[in-house]
Amino acid sequence: MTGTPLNEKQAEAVAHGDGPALILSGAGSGKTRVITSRAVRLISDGVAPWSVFCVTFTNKAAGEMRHRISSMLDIDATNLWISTFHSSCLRILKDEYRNAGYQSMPTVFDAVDQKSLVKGIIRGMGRTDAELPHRKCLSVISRYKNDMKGPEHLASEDSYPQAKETAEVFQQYQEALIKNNAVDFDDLMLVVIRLFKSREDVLGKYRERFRYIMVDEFQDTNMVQYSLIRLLVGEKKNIFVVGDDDQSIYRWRGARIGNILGFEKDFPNCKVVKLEENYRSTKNILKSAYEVVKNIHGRKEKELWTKSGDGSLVTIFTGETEIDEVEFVVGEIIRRVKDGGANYGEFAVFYRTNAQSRVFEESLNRNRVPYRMYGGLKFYSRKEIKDALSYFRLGVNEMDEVAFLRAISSPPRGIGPAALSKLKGYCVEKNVSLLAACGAEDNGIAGTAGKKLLDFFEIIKKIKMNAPVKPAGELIEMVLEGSRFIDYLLDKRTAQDNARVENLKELVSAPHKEELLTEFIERVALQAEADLVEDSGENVSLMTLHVSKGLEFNSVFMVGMEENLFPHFNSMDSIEELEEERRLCYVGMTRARNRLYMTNASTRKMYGQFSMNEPSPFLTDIPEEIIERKRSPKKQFAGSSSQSSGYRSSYSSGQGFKKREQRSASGFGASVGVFSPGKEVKHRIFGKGVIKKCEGAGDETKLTILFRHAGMKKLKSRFVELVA
DNA sequence: ACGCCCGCGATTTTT
DNA sequence: TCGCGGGCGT
Repeated sequence: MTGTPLNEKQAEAVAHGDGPALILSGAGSGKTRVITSRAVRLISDGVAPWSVFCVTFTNKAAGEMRHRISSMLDIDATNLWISTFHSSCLRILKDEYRNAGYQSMPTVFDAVDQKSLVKGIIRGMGRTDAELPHRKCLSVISRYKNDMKGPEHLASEDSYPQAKETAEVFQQYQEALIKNNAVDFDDLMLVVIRLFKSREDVLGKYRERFRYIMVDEFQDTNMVQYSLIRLLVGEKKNIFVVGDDDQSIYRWRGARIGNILGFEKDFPNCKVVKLEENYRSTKNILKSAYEVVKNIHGRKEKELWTKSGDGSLVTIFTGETEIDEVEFVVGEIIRRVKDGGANYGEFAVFYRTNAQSRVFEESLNRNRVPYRMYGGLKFYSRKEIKDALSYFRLGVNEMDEVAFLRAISSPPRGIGPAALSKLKGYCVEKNVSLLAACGAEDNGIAGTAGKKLLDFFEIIKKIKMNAPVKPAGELIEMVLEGSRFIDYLLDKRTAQDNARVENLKELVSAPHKEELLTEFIERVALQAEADLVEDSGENVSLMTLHVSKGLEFNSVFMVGMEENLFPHFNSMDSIEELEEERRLCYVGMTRARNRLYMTNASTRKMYGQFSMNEPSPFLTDIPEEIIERKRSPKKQFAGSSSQSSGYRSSYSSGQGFKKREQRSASGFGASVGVFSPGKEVKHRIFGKGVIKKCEGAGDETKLTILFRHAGMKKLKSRFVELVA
């Protein structure tokens, strides 16, 4: 594709000069090419390479862009500012931490570190995790940060019963971060924004530097990211954003689709270019995908077209159970490899939830089909890696108490709560770090424990001294060998521990040549991407729909196309969430080049219970004439309704199934009695079930009910009756 | 400090 | 159903 000339629209986008531009780029329309070509064009026209700033969301996207630009231009691409929002901010912070109020460069805390911090705070408040779940706290905190709100906003939120307490956690959490000389991912950007807002001179410097700003995947930006960009853009308004509102699937983690929908209002004279020519899929695939999203409220109208042919029909397979579904998918893959000369690497299976992957893994294993699952536990989140890294983190930032507590107890060295609380007391009294307390002779800890603390102190001191001179790889090797870290695992000799030793060996080789420890630690903090193994090679790819964004495969299977599963039952409360599910469906469909299969099962076991699910309403939107229907060979459909064949109905985008649910339940008045988890209820259609969760109050109480036959549903309480 | 057992809960994930 | 986390016992 690099060789072919740009199409007219692409060329128009690439040619855009100064001023704001909004490039609405549909799936597979060549947006990366547009961004990279424009960067190259600007630089060829005499713009200094370092004044072009390209922001992306993932390291992978940034790497790809850098690679393409450097191969098109004969310059050293390391000079270019092409990076993720987070690493750009980290880079700025490295230069400006003093101006931002830090005495030394802070450490970046990941989700695991955040968790330890918050758990400690909750414990310190005398609450248990059941009363004040740390997960909930962290998600609320992150949401508030993404909206640029602090604890004081949260405290006054009266619709949320635990607002006060959570605000207290939030407050203490921020204080703890400062005390640890750390920032979390959200802070990384907030700190830079705060700096820019408070120091006009600093902001001016960066505004002067970044004359042209390009933002990739603009539909995924949150409020913080958009604010940051707007600050940097300043009066020049040389902002070029590329995105597709139809592929906005991260609302739940703070992305504001309004940023792209309202862009033209924010930048009135903005140039708008729509890239609608698709280079990936067949006509039938594009047509069916379009039908799924075309009625979404407020979307920017665009319809992908292609010069390629109609291609195959979209296959919709209905199995009786999830076993039928798996057998169909795996059978079809094997058949096409055997008879059709296809390669396993051409196939991908997308599911809505990770739990669905298991049956596919099992079947692929049984059938000796090579596969690769994307999005597992990240390398740098593994316990042994976090443990080992905590030594080095401590060597680089001795205020990092989270790292200290980890390092001091792995391998176990007999330092228990008693010694720790003594140490803490000493720290408070003398106003020194925990690490320094370990090395102090008067810390009040005698005997073996005192000796162990001193040994530990020496290890970290060694790291600290060598960090500025010795390459990270050598240093890591030296420390791992010098400590009993690996021996400890080797002694245990379980398979898991052996795997851990292997992981640690991998850690030794992880740093780049000559990379220093601080650089390595920072890189790793922002490198959530578990394995950089790109090529699906000879493997069938398994992943969630979210992970599939940005990828493409010759043949795509979207499995579990059922009401309650996709759209997921947790997303059925609001039009916004439902529409996001719809876009997610669109994202999945548009990954396919030639063949698209969508499958569902009438019955499936979920959470150990059987549940019956209607086909996903998204399937209803696909025109019958481009569908090829298949079903499991055995008996006929055992569904409850007459919709088993030709279940197209008149409703299109939006909330059709919810209507059905409400319709079917009408006739029940408001139920009396108290709803609470564990109680048995009856529904006119779904039958008997047990309440799993209650949210809200009164008539509007939302109940999550596990029905004996119909599976998990979310309903308003007025539609069900308590069973005596 | 480790291991076992019980109870609960259960999308989606990058940085 | 199953996996995780917390609490408790050794």
